[in-house]
Amino acid sequence: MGGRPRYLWVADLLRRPILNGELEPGSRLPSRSRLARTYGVSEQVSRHALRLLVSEGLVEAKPGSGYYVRTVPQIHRFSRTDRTSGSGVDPLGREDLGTCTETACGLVSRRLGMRDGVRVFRTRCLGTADGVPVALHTAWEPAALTQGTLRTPADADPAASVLQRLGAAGVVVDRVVEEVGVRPLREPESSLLHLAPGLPVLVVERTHYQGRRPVETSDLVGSIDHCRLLYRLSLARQPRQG
Amino acid sequence: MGGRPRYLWVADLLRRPILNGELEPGSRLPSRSRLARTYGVSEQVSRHALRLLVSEGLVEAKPGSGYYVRTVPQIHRFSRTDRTSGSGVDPLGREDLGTCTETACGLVSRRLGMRDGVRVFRTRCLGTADGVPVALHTAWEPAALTQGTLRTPADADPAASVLQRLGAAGVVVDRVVEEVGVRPLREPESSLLHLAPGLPVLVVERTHYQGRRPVETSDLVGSIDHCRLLYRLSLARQPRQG
DNA sequence: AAGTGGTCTAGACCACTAT
DNA sequence: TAGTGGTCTAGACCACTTA
Repeated sequence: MGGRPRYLWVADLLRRPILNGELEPGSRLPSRSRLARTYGVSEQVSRHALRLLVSEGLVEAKPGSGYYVRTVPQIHRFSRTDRTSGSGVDPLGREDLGTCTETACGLVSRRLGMRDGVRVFRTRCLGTADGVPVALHTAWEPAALTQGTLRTPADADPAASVLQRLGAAGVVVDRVVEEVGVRPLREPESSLLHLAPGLPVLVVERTHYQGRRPVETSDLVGSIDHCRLLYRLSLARQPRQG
Repeated sequence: MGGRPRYLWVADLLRRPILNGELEPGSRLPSRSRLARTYGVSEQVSRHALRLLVSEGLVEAKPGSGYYVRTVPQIHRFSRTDRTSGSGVDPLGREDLGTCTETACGLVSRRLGMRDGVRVFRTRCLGTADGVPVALHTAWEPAALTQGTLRTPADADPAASVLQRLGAAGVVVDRVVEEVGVRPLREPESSLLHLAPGLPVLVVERTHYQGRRPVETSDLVGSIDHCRLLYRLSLARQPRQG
């Protein structure tokens, strides 16, 4: 077995017609045992090949039923511009998960430029498409900013954007910094999103600033199959940097 | 075996000390057979658990040697602002892979707002960190824009930004649109990046505009372990949208 | 009732690493 | 040379879907 692993060979044979469109999305692939018979390999090999295609996002396993060519999911674009900053899960249906107060720890307090132990509001909401959760937005802001007003995340109109709400509280947000990356899904996110822990997810760490002062920060965790980020930027004239 | 799969149990037992930092990065985990003996499971179960940790990015397998707690990789932030637009692999070392001409097809011609068959320059370069490739940048622009001048991607100073080069050719870029997503790595990218095909990668589809006309478009494909995108946006006053 | 995917056992050989 | 990870075989049971 010094050559190319056989499970890769089987996977190739299946991948080609999928990518070429010869196998329609939704159609069923040969079963584990059928593949083993037709290609003269063990069931473990065909299983390995099918799992690989699943991990590549081309195939979906339905226990008790079979392996199916994956239906191309609806893709949702989260729009970002230099004029607006949305409420977190903008192009999707929203399911509010409520606001609580907690004491800022480690990363959150650092992102808010505060020391540990300061009280913050934590607001969570789920972005849904056809009732299925595809993104989770968790936002933190110092409680001191709006406490006692009707502009706290808990009191204000949940449909309003952060910018509107904070603006009404006298906090003018003029800068946004977003850091985009990918990491494995963790608990408790995985429970809320109904996705397997360990699955890679798109993460946007966003911080809103008033001048140099951070006033709100949030994490957007989104399924890589459903979520895209769309940044539309107007460039200042005479750019100098390379 | 109706309960929780055993390989998940074994994986949990290993994951905890890794995330807690009790197992230093670089330290070796018990081998497949050793795990099987100590936890009273078959070797396939311990193997499954270890593969899971590898897929989660926590553990690295060195064939013939063992499984090791992964060293936290150096993270590179690709800086994006509303004032500049970099040359593709900015914070990294660059290895130019040359420019060729081809006829625009399907997606590329659509992104450039042209019909199929138009001639374009395709320029590729590799972003490297410590000599290891971590990002691949592929850019397309209509050949007609700069052909015959010294401002083609092949002739101009490769260290210059797209904005500088096109600006010198009389094409003033004033807008950028970037779409960020994650997808499995494909050939020939996987060969160039020395990463396994199927591995999820961060993808930025960037298009530069002069007014409404697209003048250059590119794909940045980056390892999710090494690459982050950093968007710093100044907000216009009086935002209206939610 | 038959078929399916998920999981599991108990073996095995190869190429490679460490000693 | 012993140990290791990658791959492979030939079985097996369970919960589930399909018919």
